[in-house]
Amino acid sequence: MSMPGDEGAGLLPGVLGLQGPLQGPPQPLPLLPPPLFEGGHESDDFLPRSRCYTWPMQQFFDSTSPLISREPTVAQLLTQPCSSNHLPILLQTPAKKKRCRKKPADQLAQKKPNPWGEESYSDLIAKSLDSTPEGRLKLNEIYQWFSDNIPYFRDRSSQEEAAGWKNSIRHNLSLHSRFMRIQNEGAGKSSWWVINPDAKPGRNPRRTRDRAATADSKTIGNLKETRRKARNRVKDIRAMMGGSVSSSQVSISSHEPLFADDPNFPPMFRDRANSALTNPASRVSPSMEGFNDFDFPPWVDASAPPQIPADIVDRTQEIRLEGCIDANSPAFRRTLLNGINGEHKEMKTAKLELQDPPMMQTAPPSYHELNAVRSQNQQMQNPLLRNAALGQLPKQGGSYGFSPYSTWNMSPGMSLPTTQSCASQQVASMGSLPVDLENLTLPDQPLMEMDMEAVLRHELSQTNNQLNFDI
Amino acid sequence: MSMPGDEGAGLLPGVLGLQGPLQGPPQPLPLLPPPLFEGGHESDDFLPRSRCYTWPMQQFFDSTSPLISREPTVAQLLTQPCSSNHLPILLQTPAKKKRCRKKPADQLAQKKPNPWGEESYSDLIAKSLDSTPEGRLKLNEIYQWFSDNIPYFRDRSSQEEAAGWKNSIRHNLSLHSRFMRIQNEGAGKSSWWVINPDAKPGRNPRRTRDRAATADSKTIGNLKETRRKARNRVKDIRAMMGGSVSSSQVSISSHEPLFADDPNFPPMFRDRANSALTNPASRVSPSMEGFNDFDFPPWVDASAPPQIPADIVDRTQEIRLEGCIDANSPAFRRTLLNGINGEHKEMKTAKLELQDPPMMQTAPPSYHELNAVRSQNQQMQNPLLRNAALGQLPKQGGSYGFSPYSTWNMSPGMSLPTTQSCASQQVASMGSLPVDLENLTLPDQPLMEMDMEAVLRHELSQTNNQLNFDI
DNA sequence: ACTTTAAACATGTTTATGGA
DNA sequence: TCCATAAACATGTTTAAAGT
Ligand SMILES: [Mg+2]
Ligand SMILES: [Mg+2]
Repeated sequence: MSMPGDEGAGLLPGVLGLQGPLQGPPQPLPLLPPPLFEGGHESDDFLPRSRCYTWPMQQFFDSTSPLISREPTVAQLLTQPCSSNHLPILLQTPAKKKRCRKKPADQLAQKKPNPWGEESYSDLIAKSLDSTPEGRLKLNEIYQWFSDNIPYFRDRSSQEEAAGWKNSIRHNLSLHSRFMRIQNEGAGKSSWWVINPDAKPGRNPRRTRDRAATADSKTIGNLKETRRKARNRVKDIRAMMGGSVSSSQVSISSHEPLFADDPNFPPMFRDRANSALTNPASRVSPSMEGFNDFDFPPWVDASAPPQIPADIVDRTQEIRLEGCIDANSPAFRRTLLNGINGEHKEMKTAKLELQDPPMMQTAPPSYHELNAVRSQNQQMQNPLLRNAALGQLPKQGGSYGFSPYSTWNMSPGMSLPTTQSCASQQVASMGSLPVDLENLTLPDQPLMEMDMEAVLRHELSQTNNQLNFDI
Repeated sequence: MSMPGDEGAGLLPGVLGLQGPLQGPPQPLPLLPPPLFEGGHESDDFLPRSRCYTWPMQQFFDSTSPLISREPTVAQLLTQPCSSNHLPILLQTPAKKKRCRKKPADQLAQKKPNPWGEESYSDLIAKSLDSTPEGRLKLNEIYQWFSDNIPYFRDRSSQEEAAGWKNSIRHNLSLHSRFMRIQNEGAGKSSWWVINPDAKPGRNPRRTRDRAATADSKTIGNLKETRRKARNRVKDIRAMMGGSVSSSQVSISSHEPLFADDPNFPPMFRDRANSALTNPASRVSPSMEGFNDFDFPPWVDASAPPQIPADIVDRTQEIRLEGCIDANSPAFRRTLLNGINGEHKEMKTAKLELQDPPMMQTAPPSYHELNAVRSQNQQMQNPLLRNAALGQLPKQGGSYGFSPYSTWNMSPGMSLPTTQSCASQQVASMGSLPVDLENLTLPDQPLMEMDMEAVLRHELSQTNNQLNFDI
């Protein structure tokens, strides 16, 4: 019988379909175990399987319970509630696994860096993704690929034994910009993992703590070359995706303000190490690594004003909005102070009476009101707006200028007829319609106020009343 | 000092920005605790905070360790590794909380259904979302709103005390179709939660286990009315989102094949209760509830052939592809048997030699090859294709017909000039470009093979060389 | 540097149970 | 039938320690 979460340990591949893991995160209990209420402990008719598929956790204990010195017995501990109204104290020391990790001599002798062979987790994951027609797998499918294809993991497929290498897989997926996550279309489905076509080919080193990944002009100059390579990978991915993914559609961006290491960043926020305030700028995320390889829009060059530090350009397409904030503006400082979780502090000015029907509430500030506050900053923060303001683009009828974005990801080396990224984005949406490919991601900031009809009308007028696509 | 994961318990709102929780999932350790290695247990200079923020878990114990009857002391237990190569045995009985949940007399006297007042979690979450200008919050921000606005939760903001109500919040978000999740744009950011404009207004009852939520023709006939209401909500959401979300863009769809309760579903898969095989069809997901309120495309009516059961139409836009499969086709059965996690069983025919460079691998079946297998089924499975095949649409140059989708979400009551959903989808993508709104979700099935350029060219030709948008 | 491994934690989905 | 609550679990992100 298949247990929930069972990864099909050691089963023949052909049989796996019948009892392999279910889709996505939820693994339902196939046969509901009898409730474990009355007797507690274990009963003969039901042997609960072991749980804790991720990692052991420490327990809460009521602080009124006997202290450690009393040496309570197991039975006493078992009757402890795991949670109570009292402040918990930590009784249990973390159970550290295998402190010594020296390699066995035989493995060293064979020159295998790992017990399963030459390849790193990262390589194997990439291999698993490449091995599929769509170039994408869900986490569980990656697990399965490991079990199916690599004897070392096949032999360690039990719940308990697999916890470690599954953890490593998740770790690698998250850590390396080489991989990126694409939300699956429906509720209850776990994400797709794909190769990030914009990541630097080869090893993507994890960010070293104090190295500022600043791109100098030479780095930017090198991009023409790296861009060519990346584009080939984009093409491959796109072919595997059936045209549904382009490098501009699935970009990883940082969740950082991206100023932490930048000299233009306000000093009061720059000193990460000494900042006890857990403001968003005081963190460094490894996930922003490996993004010096995407296509730069034409307005990016080494002589860009300090509002667009090359540092940011080097890392992420997040530059689109969040990366192009004037760090000296009050609005930016307010955002920083509020932090991500304080984004909506404004709403607190309209404190709610719980019994009020929703219509009676003080209306929250409208999008337009909020936007008005930000507008004059946005004008210069966003490169698109900034260029428009500088007169590099025709402005008409409230349009902020669209053309720069249509060439954002323009790829002369693409194999397909026309490759304007903006158009490709449309197509992805439209092509996806028949299969319910409709969820979009949203940025932290509200979308800019635009007369999109005018914008697109303008765009159409610039493109011979016809949009072209790089499908 | 702010602890990671600290939700800002009981702090004044104005101060919260400085020490509130950070964005998204990762709560970094602000000051790294000294390593807890050598001594084990607790040292005077470092009092580790309590963990286990979600729920207590059971522990692994080495089966070679002393049995329960020996009554090991705490010290003995603490030195047990949490995981080992041996099969674990369950030592600890699950710690059940509060088996008796009778309401206190005072609360009953006040007629308050909950200690905090009248409203359910669901209502409060909706209120929190409505209270923001964008109509969306991240999980952590919802937590914060509860702490900030409701005394009951403010008084229970400690890690330990908050675990329960935070769990309930997550539970409600996931369970009720009233809420839906939208992926945030960057790696490392948690999702946005928004009100689902397509959900039935008012209570969305959780699905009762054995009730088939079949929509009869009367239900479908009622849709004109409910649709009107939904549209107003869509408009509100859209305004709050700054035009970035429309009902067609953010739809929840089920992760089920959606045939489990349908009489047309093959019997061998329909008996959910008795099916010990954990195939995807043997599950029922509550997340598909509450979807009888979206806009039907014009080709949907009560006389639809059995390939499109009204049951499905009632529930989700997943009908787009996955819901319109011919359940009797071999392809569908194969899909079912493989399950979601067996989707790529084909790749196993090209078993990998670990040391082979990727180029040496047997090439996986191309998208086109895979698609060829599915194509003749897709023709009738997908309503779009089916209509095209039936001659209801002009076919030209490989186009499968696009117009049906442009009227899919057509909304005569919309306040803005033109409201073709397809166009709105485009605009959302294009409008999102300046703020890196680029990630798309992907369906389980590969996208259909289409000459999108021809399709859109056709579409443009049908719309006076101009696309209109409902921003 | 780079990887593996362990770990802590957040986020998200689902099931179970009991009270109203 | 609805809800609150507890729980188990999957998925995803990040930090840390140890080995190469
Ligand atoms: Mg990654
Ligand atoms: Mg939901």
